[in-house]
Amino acid sequence: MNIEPGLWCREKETIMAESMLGLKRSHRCAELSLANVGQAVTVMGWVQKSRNKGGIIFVDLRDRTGILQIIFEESDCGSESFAKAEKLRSEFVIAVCGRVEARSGAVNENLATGAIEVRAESLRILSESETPPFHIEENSRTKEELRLKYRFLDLRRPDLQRNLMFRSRIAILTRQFLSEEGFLEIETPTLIKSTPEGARDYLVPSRVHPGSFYALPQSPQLFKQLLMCSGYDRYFQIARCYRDEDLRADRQPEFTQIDMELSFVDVEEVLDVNERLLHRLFGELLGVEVPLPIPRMTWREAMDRFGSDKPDIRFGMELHDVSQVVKDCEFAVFKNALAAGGSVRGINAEGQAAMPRKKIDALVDFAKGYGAKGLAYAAIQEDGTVKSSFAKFMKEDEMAALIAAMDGKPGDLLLFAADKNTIVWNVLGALRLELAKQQDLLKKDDFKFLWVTEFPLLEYSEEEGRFVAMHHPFTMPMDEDWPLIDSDPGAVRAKAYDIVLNGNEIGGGSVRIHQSDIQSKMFEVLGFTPERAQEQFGFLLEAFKYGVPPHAGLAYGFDRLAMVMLGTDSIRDVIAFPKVKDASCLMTEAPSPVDGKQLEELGIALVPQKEE
RNA sequence: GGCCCGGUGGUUCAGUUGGUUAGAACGCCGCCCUGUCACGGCGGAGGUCGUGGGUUCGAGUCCCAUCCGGGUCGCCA
Repeated sequence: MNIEPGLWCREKETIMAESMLGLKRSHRCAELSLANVGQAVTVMGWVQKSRNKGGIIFVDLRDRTGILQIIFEESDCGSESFAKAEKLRSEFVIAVCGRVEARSGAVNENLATGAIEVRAESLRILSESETPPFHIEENSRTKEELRLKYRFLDLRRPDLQRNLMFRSRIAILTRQFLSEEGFLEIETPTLIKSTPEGARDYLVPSRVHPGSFYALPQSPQLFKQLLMCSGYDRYFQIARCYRDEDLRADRQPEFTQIDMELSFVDVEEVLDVNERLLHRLFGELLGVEVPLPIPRMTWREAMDRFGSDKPDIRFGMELHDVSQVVKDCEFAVFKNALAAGGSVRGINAEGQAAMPRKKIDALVDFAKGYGAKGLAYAAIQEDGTVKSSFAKFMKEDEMAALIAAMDGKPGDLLLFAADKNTIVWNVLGALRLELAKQQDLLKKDDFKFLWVTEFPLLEYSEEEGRFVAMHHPFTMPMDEDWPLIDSDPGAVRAKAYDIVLNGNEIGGGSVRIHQSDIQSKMFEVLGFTPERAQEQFGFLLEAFKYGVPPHAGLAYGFDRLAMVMLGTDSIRDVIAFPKVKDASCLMTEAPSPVDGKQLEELGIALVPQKEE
């Protein structure tokens, strides 16, 4: 065998990992300060960096608390330890016994422990390390692909460690608060019955029942309602949930909910306890005082004013419905939209009249991505003249009225969408956010909460040609709207609410139906035959026969909450082992094909994938 | 499923209208250095440009396909 001389030497000198027998860590790195000067300590961690000056070696030792400088001099630690110290490389795991001292050299202002150091008296190398594929450092610029493949190394980085430590504090404080409020923490199954309503389920084959499958829960919904039936009148769980849908920057196939349910309550009690929970979390963990009560807005108002059911209210740029103002004009786009029962709405991008044509065209393309056929605009120049894509179709007084309706001033850019309401909202809601981003109006440390209430109970699905539940089939309709369920189902509002923070839906919930007649009617409206309702939800309907308390609940997207609190751009930054866009794990390479024998045992045969 | 962006030593990037031997910084390896902390000095190794095909005298660069990653629309009761 041909061994390069250099390799051979290195190999020979390799130090076997030493035992930590007889040693006990006394402190974490950054737990030491000037108050510990003079103390004998034992610290353990990873070598961040070694600076060998010849007769003196400085080692930056890292653990999850931070970095501590160790100083090695042969006169203190002896020749054996000094020789070992000379061999230290990045990411070696070491144990150092020594004494804390105030630095005799310059203090390092950039380091929390910059005023002290530990003078090593002995060193053990607990584990060596190969050179890592990327540098373990804060604000890594390394491609995420590589970092995810080596997630165990990525997780050593201080920013991720801070995120996960913060996440842990949210969980612990939530448990503490809810416990104080009389909630019980109860686990529910994760091998459950599949219910094809809503998101796609992840399926788990049953070996004992070939051809039958469990589903992984999209939420503990039905079980927490059963717990209410069973008398555990306040329940919570930090629950893992699964949805087999495409990923996003704020969406993972497997995610965590802070899930709760309460008996003998209506909307007010749920909102109250959650406002106090949020107040506590943001106060204790971020030092942010959440003003209570959190403002509320109905779904309809949110759509009309912000074009979104999760409006970001950190900035204005609200939508204006100008349908009435333009109803007589000759601009075909407006006219046709109104004739088809739609609306014309606009937003005022104040001070943006000078936006170059190219940028406006980009906004038009942006709008088309959200279903708009186009975007009409009018730029009010400083001299009061109007540059507009549709002025030639408008009389002068019509344009003046339109500008007045938009509160347009010289220097403003007015943007209009005309279509079905759902499209107009969608387009302008997205456009409003895009403009805010471009103008840097979104401050991450500005936290604006909002309850969005009175969601529609049902929404019409073009794809299925019927009404589907907007929230889920167990959501209580608003009492005053219930009589409309046959004549105008789309107009019935629900006792459903979302908690929105800076344009993120961080949680949502509802009062649940607890009367069997209303529940039966709901199933009927949703197109369930009584048989199918019985087949899928029989256990719940059965339970409801035996005395069910009125109940309501709410669930937070825990990951999303952590993400917004920490100000990160991706949900992956607050999840230890996240999956990538196609729902696979780059580190473990899950999912993966399985042995034919495993499939056979499950009674599963694979169908060859269709060719193009 | 659609659209957009990216892939060049270990890492992050540069690479001109297609033109000799593909550069830099950091990292890595060796030697030296007793107050460094973005340590310093000297020397060195390391890439065939995601993959496949095509155009061309000549491709990192142009074209096609494909893989991987990111964003987004659809989807997510």
